[in-house]
Amino acid sequence: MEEKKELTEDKNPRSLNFIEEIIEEDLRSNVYDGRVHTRFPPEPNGYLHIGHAKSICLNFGIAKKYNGKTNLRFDDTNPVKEDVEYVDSIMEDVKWLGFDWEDRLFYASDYFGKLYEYAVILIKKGLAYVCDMTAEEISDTRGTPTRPGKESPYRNRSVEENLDLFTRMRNGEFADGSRVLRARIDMASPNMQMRDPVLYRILHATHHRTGDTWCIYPMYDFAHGQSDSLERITHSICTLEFEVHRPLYDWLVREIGIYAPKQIEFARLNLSYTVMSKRKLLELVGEKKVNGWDDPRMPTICGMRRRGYTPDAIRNFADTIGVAKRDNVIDVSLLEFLVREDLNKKANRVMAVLNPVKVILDNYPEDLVEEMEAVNNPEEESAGKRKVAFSRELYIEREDFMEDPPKKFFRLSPGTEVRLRSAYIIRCERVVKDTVTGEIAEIHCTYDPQTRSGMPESNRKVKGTLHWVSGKHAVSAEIRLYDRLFVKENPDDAEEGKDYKNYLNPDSLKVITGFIEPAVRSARPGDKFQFERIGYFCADKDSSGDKLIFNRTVTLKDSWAKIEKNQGT
RNA sequence: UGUCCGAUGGUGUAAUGGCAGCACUAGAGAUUUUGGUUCUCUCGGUCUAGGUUCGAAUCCUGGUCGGACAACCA
Repeated sequence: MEEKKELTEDKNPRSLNFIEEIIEEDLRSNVYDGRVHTRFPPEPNGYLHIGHAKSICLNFGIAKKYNGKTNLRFDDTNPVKEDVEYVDSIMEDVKWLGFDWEDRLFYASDYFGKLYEYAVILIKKGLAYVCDMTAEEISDTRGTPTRPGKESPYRNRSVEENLDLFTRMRNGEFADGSRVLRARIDMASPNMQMRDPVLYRILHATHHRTGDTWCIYPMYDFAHGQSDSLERITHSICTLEFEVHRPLYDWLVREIGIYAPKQIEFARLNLSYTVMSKRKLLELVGEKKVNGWDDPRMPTICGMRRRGYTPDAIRNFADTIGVAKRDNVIDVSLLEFLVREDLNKKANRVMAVLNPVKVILDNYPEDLVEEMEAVNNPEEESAGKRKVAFSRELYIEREDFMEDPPKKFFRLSPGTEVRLRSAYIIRCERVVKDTVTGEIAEIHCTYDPQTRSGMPESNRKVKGTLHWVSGKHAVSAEIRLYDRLFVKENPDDAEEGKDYKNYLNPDSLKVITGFIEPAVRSARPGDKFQFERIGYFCADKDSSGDKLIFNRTVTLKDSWAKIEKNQGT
């Protein structure tokens, strides 16, 4: 057995993903002097989401693995969409995930001067020209994927005229949209990206960093590769939709005559039961389907942070899903599994009753209060122990009592015994119902004084263990029960006449008031707990000593729920 | 009627011409003062048709299916 296991491990010590394979090959052939230098290049026009987290982990992870470096670069070439608000949130999120760009923070806008010079080089080589057509005319003459485009009537302007026009574009002599600089490549190329792509457009807009210095701005294609080049990036890792841009990327650095990084594309992340496109997330926020970008139901990094997901869990997630080129939809239960796995080791246990019903111990002295000793985390001895007050009147979960229980119900019912966690074994003697509603108002029980936790008699076998809080000691708190935002596994593939918003989960948030043991009174925003037998919870950013607020991060696995469902109750 | 990319259990990902493995999910059991955790087991896969080869998930050819590309967005 043992030998066989070792054999398999030897055979496949650690398998590489396709990007690592490319890098190791480049390292062997020494193309980049043995360097590995990546970059994470977001446009500061929105908040980062879990898909960006995959890219961040990939870029920083690969650099770390091969002793390289990673730059953070803001791809800020479109002033009308971008803002410093996003710059700040992106830096916060990258740091929170646990990555450090050290002193390598860059902006594409830092290179506007250099990029302008590159454009001039291209013009002088006869490889770029100023085009006076309107956006519509350019679009009309581009052709289709199956039909070649038509050459612009301005395509054969002299170098001198192009130089003069481009200078005047820069000097602000022309109105927005009146002219562009285009590459002069091939209007009949089977690759649409090569049909004389626009390199510069006129935009009399104030840039969040360069102010009004420029009124022409480079397009993505003219900025990205050259920025990579200027930063001596070795491997420029991006998502699949840029695959068809690679010939242009390579053409530009080659014709300008500068250092050439290697672009590698991978499949972007899709997660089940959510949407990931910036446009849709923006819509959810704008139409108040959620309460902002950091709503705990959002797949944004700030949303997950507020929900109580940990950086470790998200990094493990990125490692576990791997990286490849085929389209994929990752099951969100994998993410939830990794969050539980991490929190199981880290979160202290606490007892909270979310749907209370009163239990009265008839044989327990009226004014007695005992301090029960409870383990903070059975998975982590160093987490220590705490005292929990116990008294005659308690609350337990309403779901933990049934008058007429089905088979396999191990909880409290008339005449049966259960253990109260870290306290006594109790027996249900009778119930008192509300005379009007018929709902159970009080469960009267007796406790067995010999079964206090730790005493020899406490080892007696009882089927169920319930969590509880002491009526006069518990603190109340607002509890926000979050669930999946969508009811459909892939909200993007909507039926005819519908869109993703038709599949919003109406029960994705329930707000209730719960009773929690007093230990949580000092909880600070972000503090994480396991509410025993219920789930993991995190103090919300708006939580305070005066008003405690807890967000449900994820439920515990619940095998009783499955049994119950199968019994058809 | 183009170019490029892709196709391995329900999901994701390995196997680099030599025993199709791992994780999640689902199911069964053991342990348990959380119906949690932990442990054990089970179900389940190479898109298709040919070819090369002693041997093909892997190489070749055809087909099928899916995705990207026609912003002065990134």
